Amino acid sequence: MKIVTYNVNGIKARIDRLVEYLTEADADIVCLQELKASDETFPLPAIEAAGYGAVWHGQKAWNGVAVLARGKTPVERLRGLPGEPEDEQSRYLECEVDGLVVASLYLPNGNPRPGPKFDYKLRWMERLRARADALLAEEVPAVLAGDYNVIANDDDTFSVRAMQDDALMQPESRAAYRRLLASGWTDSLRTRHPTGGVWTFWDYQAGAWARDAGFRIDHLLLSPPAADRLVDAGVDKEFRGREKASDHAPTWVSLR
DNA sequence: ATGGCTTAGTTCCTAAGA
Repeated sequence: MKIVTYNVNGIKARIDRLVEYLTEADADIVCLQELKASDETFPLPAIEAAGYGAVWHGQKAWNGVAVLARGKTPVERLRGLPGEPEDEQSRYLECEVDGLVVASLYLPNGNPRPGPKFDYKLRWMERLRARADALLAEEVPAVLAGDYNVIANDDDTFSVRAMQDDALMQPESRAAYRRLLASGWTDSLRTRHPTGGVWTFWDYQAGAWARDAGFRIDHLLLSPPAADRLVDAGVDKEFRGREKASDHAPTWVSLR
């Protein structure tokens, strides 16, 4: 089965591209981020017409995550990360599909740094770690899929120098990501491409796509029972080059 | 990135993204 994470950067602006992807990509489960749409304006009819059911957690203008499944509606498990009740940003949605736990997450960007946005990012990562620990304790096959906004290694970016002051690759951001891996989660794309140089994001600005100046921030982390079933992982890079593309490319893992 | 796109919304500017 093919599981995808795709930051669409506005689902209303991207709906034609998303339907095209659903039609062509042969995906079983698709986790979406940055819907930039309220619950009421989520384009369910177009997604259903493409053969997918959906659960979504929207928000006006910003954020927003969804889980899509081919031929069925995912069963919701958790909406929002526990630990900060006053947090109203829609960034986490956990579902079950055919015995597999799948979470779509949109980790805070954290810029500018230092500042409250970076502090929020680190707190959010700590909350994610607590939830990830709870999933490990369940000993279920689980996939934490999303836009992590973390460049985990120097070879995960076209230029360390260009990004070194960015919140995406600060030592604190990397350490929090590394703690997830150390607790037992497998970075599926990294496992299949251990020497880096694989990008999932290319900025709209400064000709980044044309000169292949990207970085890897969209990750699919696997619990041990899911990692046992890992077959392959990759990026559907071609979709980044299409008209009206998101600045992220769909990133996937296939499991037995 | 000396910020040169793109999206959304209290829309003809501002905020946010990464």
